[in-house]
Amino acid sequence: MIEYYQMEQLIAIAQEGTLSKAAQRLLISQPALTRSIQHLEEDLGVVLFERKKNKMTLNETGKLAVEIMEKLVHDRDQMIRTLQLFEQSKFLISIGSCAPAPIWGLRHIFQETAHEMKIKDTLDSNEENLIQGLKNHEYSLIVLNHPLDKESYESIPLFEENLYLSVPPAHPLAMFKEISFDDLNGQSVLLLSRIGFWNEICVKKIPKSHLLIQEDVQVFQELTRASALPNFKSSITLQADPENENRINIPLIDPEAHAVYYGIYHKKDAYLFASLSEHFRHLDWQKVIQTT
Amino acid sequence: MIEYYQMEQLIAIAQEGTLSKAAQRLLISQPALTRSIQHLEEDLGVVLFERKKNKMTLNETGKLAVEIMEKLVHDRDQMIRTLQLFEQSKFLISIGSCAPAPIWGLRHIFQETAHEMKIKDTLDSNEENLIQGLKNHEYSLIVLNHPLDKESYESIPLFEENLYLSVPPAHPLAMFKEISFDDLNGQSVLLLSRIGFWNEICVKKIPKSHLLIQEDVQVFQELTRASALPNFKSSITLQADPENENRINIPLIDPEAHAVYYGIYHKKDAYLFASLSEHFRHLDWQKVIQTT
DNA sequence: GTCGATTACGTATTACGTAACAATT
DNA sequence: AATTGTTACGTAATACGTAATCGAC
Repeated sequence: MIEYYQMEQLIAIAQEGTLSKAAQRLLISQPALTRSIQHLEEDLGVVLFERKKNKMTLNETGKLAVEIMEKLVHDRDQMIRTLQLFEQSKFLISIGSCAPAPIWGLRHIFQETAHEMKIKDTLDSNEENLIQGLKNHEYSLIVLNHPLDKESYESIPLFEENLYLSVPPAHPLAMFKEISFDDLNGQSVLLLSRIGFWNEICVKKIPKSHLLIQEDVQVFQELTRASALPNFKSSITLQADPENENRINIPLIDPEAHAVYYGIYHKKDAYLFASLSEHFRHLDWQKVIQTT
Repeated sequence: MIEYYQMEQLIAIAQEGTLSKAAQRLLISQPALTRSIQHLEEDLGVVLFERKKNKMTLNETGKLAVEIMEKLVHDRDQMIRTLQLFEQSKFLISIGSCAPAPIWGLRHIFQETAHEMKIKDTLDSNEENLIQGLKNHEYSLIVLNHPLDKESYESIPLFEENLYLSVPPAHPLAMFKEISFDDLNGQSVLLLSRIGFWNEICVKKIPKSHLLIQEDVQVFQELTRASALPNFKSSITLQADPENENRINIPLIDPEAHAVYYGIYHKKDAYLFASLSEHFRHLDWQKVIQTT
């Protein structure tokens, strides 16, 4: 029967162009490869090469075979990773999130309720990556800003986050009770990096603005005090801040400035995560953010 | 590295429940299986079983592994079939069609233009089957009643077919110039079997009618002459019939009674099929149907 | 006692290596 | 002369078989 090593050999030949070079890469001899491929053709019941005296080239069937086999080999490697990650998930809670706030909250909760588990987190604004990562057990839990309606997963709401614009009292927008992205489109805005999907919201909603992206939180906070530039805050980070007389926080009314986070996990992991919703209800964000 | 035979062994254990029974089925000894599975666990770097002194049971990782491996093994078998069918397609034109008329036409055309090729045809009203069959090269050409918009396939229109109701002159509906399915819903109608998707159209559009399905064409034709029952004809079959004074053919106006057939094939097979459109334009259906 | 699993050790299959050869560049 | 692929035959890795042991029902 056909085995993976034969497929890998065929793929190597396709990539290297000749038997000899493929044999070198595979660390076997040319004659060994010759016979191995002959067996493969016998087992498949199909001719894969056009053989001239001194030259072998893949025929149409061979090209198709290589194409399919590359996928099969990839699938096997994917399986191995998946199984290893799945076993890891017994000791490690791996969180993938579209935004930073859920990570802060989840770390805080797990450190209290599952302190025997290690915790790892990844911020990724690409939703497809997160979903794929959940599927192959790279993540045991992902957080998106919407539920995921799939048979094998469960989605539970965690908490919500609303965006505010923070400006000095003298700023022209400071008099408004609420504003929209349009009102500040074009103005320079201070922005923290590593804020997940919020970044893409900003790029999309205030495309004319110059986003002064800051890597360092300390620098960012310094700049918000020292400059008259507007910056974004959220309902979460506001809870941690002491009342700041020098800044006025104005809620953004656009629906994009409002996020409800959902924890999404494999149904069989419900015993680990189903109570998260409840935990978030009693969460003291000030305490959470002080420890980040 | 992990090979298919190891996966097949694990799957056998999962199905049989014990090592011993699995070993019997695999025609190897228990000790051989024991070590093989141990190697598999080593290679994967993962524990698949919970081992009690006298009992082995799959743990969660093991169950997941079996699930994935079943798919991988299936994919390999699928590949083998696909390659064999692909090689066959060099000698055999395999047609899958949603209706019989395109098969008649295609056979006729290929017998003239590609008489060195064998021809095989399958009537299947399940569109997904046809598309799947095209994908895995079970069919070199499929015929649907709509084009298929996919990157790797090409769709070309072949011809159209319209449905008529055939009734004796004394029939209450005989006076109409055109009718709709609704007009005859509830009446008994003679119907040939093996008419592909037309059958499903009838079931859907005249659900209250009693469909008197006939397997045999001779019997069907006899009944259309001997009885006063209405029956369906199509623009294609009408071209083959001699003028029949005893039946009046009324076109159906519903869009469902109108079909445009599309030939769909892998782009790389264009050299075989791209001229079909042109061939159908000059096709003498009377001749075609006489030879069926 | 039977059945299921593991370990130890010998056997056999088969993938691989070496050598020799033919053909193309 | 150098490179590519095939055939013939010997070698070695490894999957498998046999025998023996342990525990559970």
